[in-house]
Amino acid sequence: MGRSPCCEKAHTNKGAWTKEEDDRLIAYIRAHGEGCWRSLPKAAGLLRCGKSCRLRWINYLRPDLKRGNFSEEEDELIIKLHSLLGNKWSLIAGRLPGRTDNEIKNYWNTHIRRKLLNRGIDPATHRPLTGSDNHQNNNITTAAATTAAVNSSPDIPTTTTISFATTHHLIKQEAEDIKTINDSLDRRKINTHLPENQERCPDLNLELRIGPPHEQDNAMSASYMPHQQSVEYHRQKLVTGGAIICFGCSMGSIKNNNNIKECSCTTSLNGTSSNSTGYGYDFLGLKNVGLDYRSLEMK
DNA sequence: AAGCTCCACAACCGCCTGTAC
DNA sequence: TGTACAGGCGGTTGTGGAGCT
Repeated sequence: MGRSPCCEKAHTNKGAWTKEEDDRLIAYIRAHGEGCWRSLPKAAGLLRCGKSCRLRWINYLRPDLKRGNFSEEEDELIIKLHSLLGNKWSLIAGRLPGRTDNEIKNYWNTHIRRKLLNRGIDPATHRPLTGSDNHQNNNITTAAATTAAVNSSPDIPTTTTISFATTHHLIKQEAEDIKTINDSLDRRKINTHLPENQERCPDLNLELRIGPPHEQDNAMSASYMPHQQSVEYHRQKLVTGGAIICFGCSMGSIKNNNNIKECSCTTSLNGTSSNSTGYGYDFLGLKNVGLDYRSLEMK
């Protein structure tokens, strides 16, 4: 038994919205606010799918939308954010007030992709297109390569090399690792991806430790983990150029847990750090090298 | 002027996730 | 614990307009 459709397709309009439909949708949302998209079309007298209404409102009718061309600053910001986040258009849009994920996605595919290609940069990896030779590094973008490529462009001012490019892949790796944990029946087998990451990204010394919930820690660590490692168990240190970032703390999930030992990492949630020498500091206001996901969830 | 191609972007589709029951 | 649902996301498609021949 499949899922029921989100709407009665037989009785819904499709395609471009008319002025009357727009007016109805705007009037309804002004009166009742957003939400409950499934029931909205009927309540508003629209022969549209709820999803369609939501898309129309978010991408086109919302009053706080910034219409018009993207500025050069927005271009560069999108490029940098894309190098960080990949195709996470909603997260990127969260950093560009008045822009929607759909708008940015379209703009990327039509303009920025070409712009990067003209610069000799692969828009997918943010690596220079020249030299498909370096196979070992194909999966991980090096910060130096990316920024050097960007900086080499005549229309881009020279800036200090920062490490945002690596973080993108780091985040992906983290996500994959977390998924791996969730999927794994035997979580004890999860420990580190260090050798692999070192190989894939020689300028990044990545150390990941991911483990089971702490309650299982005592019993399990005695059997298979050295004590020191169990103390560190609740966090993953991402070591980038000497700066130690606690992934757990950056996710805001562990500091207040009484069951675990106080985290001693050098990164704190308020964006300050005792170690200000790490790469990537103050990029886009993300003081932590470790990306605080919550700060990006602005929508 | 007509036909064709390319481009930009609005809109759709299918899948995923979180939540309520 | 499983199921259904609503909302959200990213990829893809459809379409109208601009430019070219």
